[in-house]
Amino acid sequence: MNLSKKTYAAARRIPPGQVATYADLAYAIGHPRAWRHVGSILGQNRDVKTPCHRVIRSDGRVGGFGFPGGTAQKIKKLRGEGIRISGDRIELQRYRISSPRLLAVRS
DNA sequence: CCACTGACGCGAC
DNA sequence: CGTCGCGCCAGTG
Repeated sequence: MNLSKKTYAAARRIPPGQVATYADLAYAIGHPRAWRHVGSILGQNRDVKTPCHRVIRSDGRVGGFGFPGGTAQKIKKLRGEGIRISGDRIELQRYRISSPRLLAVRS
């Protein structure tokens, strides 16, 4: 299982109405310093079943979105799950998963 | 094999 | 508060 698949698997574990940061995902897949690459991986995702819109920046900003519509569409989907967003900012302490361990993928 | 390259993070200022 | 600059690292060509 390569990093890409692990990353997608971890993303699929994020519950609706909650978010995780790119760094959280990196931690979950066992590469805590590879957050930069996690972004690249999600950028390659073309599988609509993977809820990659729930992955945001650790500064509380929404970040990018590779599907048509870009960031605007990402915000739309998040709002559709009940997440409040002002501008492109999210209240991290309110919606972020309690622990990235919850997303951990074994081997 | 080598050199980019990102849906990023964080400290400085 | 905001912006800038440098570091990050696995995949891709």
